[in-house]
Amino acid sequence: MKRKVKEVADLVGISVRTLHHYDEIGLLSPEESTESGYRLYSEDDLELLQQILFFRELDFPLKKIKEVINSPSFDRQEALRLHRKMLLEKRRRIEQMVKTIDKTLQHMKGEIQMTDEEKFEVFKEKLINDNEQKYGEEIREKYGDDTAAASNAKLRGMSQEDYQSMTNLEKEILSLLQKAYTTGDPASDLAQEVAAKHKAWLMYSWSSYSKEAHVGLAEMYVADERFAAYYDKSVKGGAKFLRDAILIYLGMN
Amino acid sequence: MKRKVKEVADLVGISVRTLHHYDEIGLLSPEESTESGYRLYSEDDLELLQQILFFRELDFPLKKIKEVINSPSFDRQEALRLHRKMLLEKRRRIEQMVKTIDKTLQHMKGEIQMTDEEKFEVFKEKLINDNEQKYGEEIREKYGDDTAAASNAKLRGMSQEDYQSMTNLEKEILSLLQKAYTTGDPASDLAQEVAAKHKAWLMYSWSSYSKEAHVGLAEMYVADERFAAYYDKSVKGGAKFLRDAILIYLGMN
DNA sequence: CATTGACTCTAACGTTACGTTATGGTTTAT
DNA sequence: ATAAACCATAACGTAACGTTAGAGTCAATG
Repeated sequence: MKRKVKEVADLVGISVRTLHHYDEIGLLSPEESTESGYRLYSEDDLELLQQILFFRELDFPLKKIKEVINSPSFDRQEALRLHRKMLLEKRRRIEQMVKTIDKTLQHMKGEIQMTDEEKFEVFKEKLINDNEQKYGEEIREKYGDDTAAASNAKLRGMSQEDYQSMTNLEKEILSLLQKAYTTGDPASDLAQEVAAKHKAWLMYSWSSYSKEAHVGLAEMYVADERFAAYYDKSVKGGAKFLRDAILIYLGMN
Repeated sequence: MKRKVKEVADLVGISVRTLHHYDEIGLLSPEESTESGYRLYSEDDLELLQQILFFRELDFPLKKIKEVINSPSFDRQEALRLHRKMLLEKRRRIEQMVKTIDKTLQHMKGEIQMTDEEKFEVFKEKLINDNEQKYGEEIREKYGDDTAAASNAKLRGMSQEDYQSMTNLEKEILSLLQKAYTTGDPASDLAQEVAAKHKAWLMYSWSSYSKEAHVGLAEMYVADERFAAYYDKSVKGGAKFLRDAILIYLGMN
């Protein structure tokens, strides 16, 4: 019972073109053909095809398959073992690539965090300006003209170590804020600790400290969506909670 | 400090052709070139090349690299994650292939074992012949002319079930032989059990049984290296031990 | 019986990322 | 000035088919 290309192709799930190709390169040439040139595959041809497809499944190049198929003397076991080795090598390389990608992604996240921090730095600059705009007069009245400028300068001129301490403190505040928030009470010890540390954190960048400025900043945290987002990132509603805690801490509620 | 192709190629460890190729497909066209048409790569070109090679290391197709490189808006992270996924899929497929190869190798070993058994079948055939040659006259004297031929016929005509029982018994004998051998005594109960089962095993293929033939076979186990190898495979010295056990069992020592 | 739809054939270009000549001009050291 | 080293473009080769394209074949249907 001889079969034509399509039948064979459908039978084993490959394309007609593939059969043509195998014929072209002499890998599998059907024993017989009709007078009109149609390829006719015998059962034996099918068996051979199965063999071929088996090795193909294993990613053997057709040339190798041809060798393996054509000479039974060819050591199939050795060929398989060799191929296996090759595959393991490939796998190793892929794993290496995945590792590299993971590292890169980590790195990129890191850079994005850096970028976020840089953005926040910009916020802080802006904060100083805003601060000045809103409370500038007041500050100037109380502490003289240079204070506002000094604040700015202090932040810019901060040493690397101080900067480190400051950012660490910043992290601590965010983490504490989370815990404090679970108490639900801005007057709780934890919340008050956060407010205190927030003051300490401010001292790093502010040349002078005033309750009014602190409150103003706290209000800004809620009003300015960028700051709100920053604190809400840690806890939803964190900005408001922090403001309330600060208000209580400063006795201005 | 502009560099010419070879210099760049050597610098980053790729071929000149590769640089030509990247120029051809518009992946990396040096900013400048001499009036005589020599490509001149700037530092910026080198940086770009590094990027390209990074993605190439990860098996990104050049087309993708071009996309990633040319539009910074293109989400590198997403591209990497996607690629990572692809690599994992590749790895999965490779692992599947390795598994298949392992199974196949197992199978092939199995077939070789089968082949070994078939070989042993041939041995048995030969055994019958040998048996006849050595003890033929004797057997013929005692049991008539047809006995030898009948033995042969019986083996060949054995039912599938009988054959199964026989080979199972064969395995049991080999396993028992191991245990018995540890006693070191061919007269031990265990060794005698082996001898008894060996007799039973013989009955499967022999049309008639005689002590003499059994002894003759036992001697052949030691004398014929092929049989010796077969029994020694299970225990070193197994052939001799089995013979001694049989001799004792038959009371012919 | 002719038409139609389903198949079949050969031929040839396209794909990927360069390697490998081949042919000829340019630069540089001797 | 000449050779060695380097540069350029052009074009074929590789692996395993996919994809038209043009044309012939076969079986069933109107």
